[in-house]
Amino acid sequence: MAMATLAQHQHSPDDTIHGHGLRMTGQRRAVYDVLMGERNHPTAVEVFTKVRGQVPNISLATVYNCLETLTDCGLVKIVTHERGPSRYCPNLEDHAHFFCDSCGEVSDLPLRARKRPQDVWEVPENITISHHQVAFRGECPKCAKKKNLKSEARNLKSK
Amino acid sequence: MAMATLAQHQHSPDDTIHGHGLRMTGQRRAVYDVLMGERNHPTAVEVFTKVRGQVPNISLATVYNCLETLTDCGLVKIVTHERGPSRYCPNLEDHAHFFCDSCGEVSDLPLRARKRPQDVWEVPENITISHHQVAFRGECPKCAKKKNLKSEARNLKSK
DNA sequence: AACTTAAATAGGAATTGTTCTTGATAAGGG
DNA sequence: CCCTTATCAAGAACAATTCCTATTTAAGTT
Ligand SMILES: [Mn+2]
Ligand SMILES: [Mn+2]
Ligand SMILES: [Zn+2]
Ligand SMILES: [Zn+2]
Repeated sequence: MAMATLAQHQHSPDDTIHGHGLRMTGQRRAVYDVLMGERNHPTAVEVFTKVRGQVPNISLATVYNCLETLTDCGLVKIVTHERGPSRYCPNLEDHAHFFCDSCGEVSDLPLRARKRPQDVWEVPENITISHHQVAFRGECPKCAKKKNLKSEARNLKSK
Repeated sequence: MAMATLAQHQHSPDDTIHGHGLRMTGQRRAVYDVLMGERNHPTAVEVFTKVRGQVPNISLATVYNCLETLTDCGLVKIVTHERGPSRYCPNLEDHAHFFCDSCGEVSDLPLRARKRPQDVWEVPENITISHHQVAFRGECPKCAKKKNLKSEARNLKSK
């Protein structure tokens, strides 16, 4: 597993991959394009299904390999949540994730300017933080609206 | 999966379990005691190994069942980190976790008074948050010290 | 105390998501 | 074009967890 470097300052994903002594193959490009296209935080299997449209006989293991390579090169981030399958995110900014419990949607929550997680949790100053991972769970606006409509309908009927 | 209720205000774990229409069996008590004893965030297998001292022929599936029951009753929390095995925590206060990359130690980081995660990440006000999960990774003080001693020794030798 | 009924357990099989292995294929530099 | 090495497809293996089922246990009820 190679160290992830500052990919966002390179000019192209190709350069970034080359910078790691690796090649930008058709499979890697296709996987990367799927992630850049759909910014839904797809799982490996979802990427696999989508990418088959471009590279019809790519294997699932190759999709996993490509995702690992892209992650190691710092072009995408892996997102884990509870015991669900890993998801992949091409947003390289520092951000947290929101997971809707009712529809499963995953979305990005940007870090506020000049704020650090350490402002909220007591981190002893003799420990060194290299990463943080933050997940919120709840109900997205779409699902909340849907639920409201349902309860309105129920009220009408009961009258 | 039953809804977790406010276990910390009950008087005993037995009451809490009874409150959910369940029984405090020998296996459940033993699992709970292991968690309360070692506050290291053990995995299911680690709990299994420890609890066998008390209940010699408990099965791993039962340990999983007990852990799930205790979690559902709100007596313990499940802690996931990347793709590692789930760990279990009897600290019911709102807290984050720190994972040492070099020794694997897991420790609790309390929420600061009057702070909320929403202060650090932009959460659209039309989304409802029910839970948050926060993990920090880095190097613990013990490991940092160990590393320093090593590099000192190296310097001495190279002179 | 015996009877009844439902909950809980042990043990093993099954499932899920991911990683590993291996032989074949494809790139890129000389 | 050839050589070397990276990459790939396919399927086996793996780790963690969940599911299944026959048996045991506990709580209530006579
Ligand atoms: Mn994201
Ligand atoms: Mn904890
Ligand atoms: Zn939703
Ligand atoms: Zn450490």
